[in-house]
Amino acid sequence: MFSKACEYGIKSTIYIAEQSIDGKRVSIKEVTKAINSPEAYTSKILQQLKKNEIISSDKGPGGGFSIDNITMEKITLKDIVYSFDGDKIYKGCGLGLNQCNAVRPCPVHHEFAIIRDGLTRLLEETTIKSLALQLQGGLSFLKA
Amino acid sequence: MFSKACEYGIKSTIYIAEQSIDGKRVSIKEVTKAINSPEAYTSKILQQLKKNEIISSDKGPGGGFSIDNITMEKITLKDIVYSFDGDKIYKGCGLGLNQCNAVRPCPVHHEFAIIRDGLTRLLEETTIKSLALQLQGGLSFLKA
DNA sequence: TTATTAGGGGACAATATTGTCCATTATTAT
DNA sequence: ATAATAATGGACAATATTGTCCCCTAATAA
Ligand code: FES
Ligand code: FES
Repeated sequence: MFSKACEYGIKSTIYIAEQSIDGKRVSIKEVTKAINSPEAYTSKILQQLKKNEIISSDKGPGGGFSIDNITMEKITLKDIVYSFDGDKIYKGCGLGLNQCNAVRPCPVHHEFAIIRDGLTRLLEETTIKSLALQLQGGLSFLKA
Repeated sequence: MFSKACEYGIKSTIYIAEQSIDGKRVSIKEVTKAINSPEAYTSKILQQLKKNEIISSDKGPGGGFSIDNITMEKITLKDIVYSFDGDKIYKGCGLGLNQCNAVRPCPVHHEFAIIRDGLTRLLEETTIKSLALQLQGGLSFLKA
């Protein structure tokens, strides 16, 4: 469904948001521990999230990654997925045709488009803050 | 969504079925022309489809690939997807946790599971024959 | 100013996926 | 039998993705 990079990106962002709600900045080590991911690779992921203005970072002692409250309310899963996997999941053809086109549909277009649009809505409507709050409430988990 | 191999597998199968309805066997070259795919690679795909008893093949002049009528009514998209991509799309966690588990859900589990189950139903219920007939009727297309 | 802390970035390595090449085998028709 | 046809199979190559290593830069505190 999503690339590994995107999965790490989503999980990292949710974790950072959860900690930011408590006013805590987190280091890369804390992130990788929380989401069970390779450290150096996750570091690249976080850099990309920063470039896309999804998270913030501060160097030096007391530094780390964070997300301000306004951003975590504004950013949705769609923004993160778009950063890593582009828009093929929203717009791409399920059978890999150059472009999805209702007037020249592939054999699965009609059925597939419904699923895909449902997924798009979900990703658009789910904010990072809502996911972070669920996590904080012990209603969801970031690793097995 | 699906691997390239799986996409080629689906398209090949639908095309072969369409031709089989007309009693025609098709060669690799015809398949790759119809679905616009690399020939040697598609050849591997067809071998795998054969191993999984989704299509039949016959060597020699007059030979080629085919699907008998009973099989094309029985085989669904799910069978093909399973052959190439396994069951992660049906059972896997959207955020890549080791296993999807409702009692220890990842942050997107509840929303994601609905989408995923819808996709599963779609793949289970769609037969190759139905897709082949649509294609034959000019209602869908295998390449741009 | 210096030691320490923590993110940034470049090069590289491992792995998986996608794709190619070429020789072989089986089948059919002549 | 022989030639032609068409799938089969193995080795290999290209590319994309995932992951690692190591040094650099910035910030803070002592
Ligand atoms: S054309 Fe394939 S999904 Fe729309
Ligand atoms: S636990 Fe992630 S989708 Fe079910």
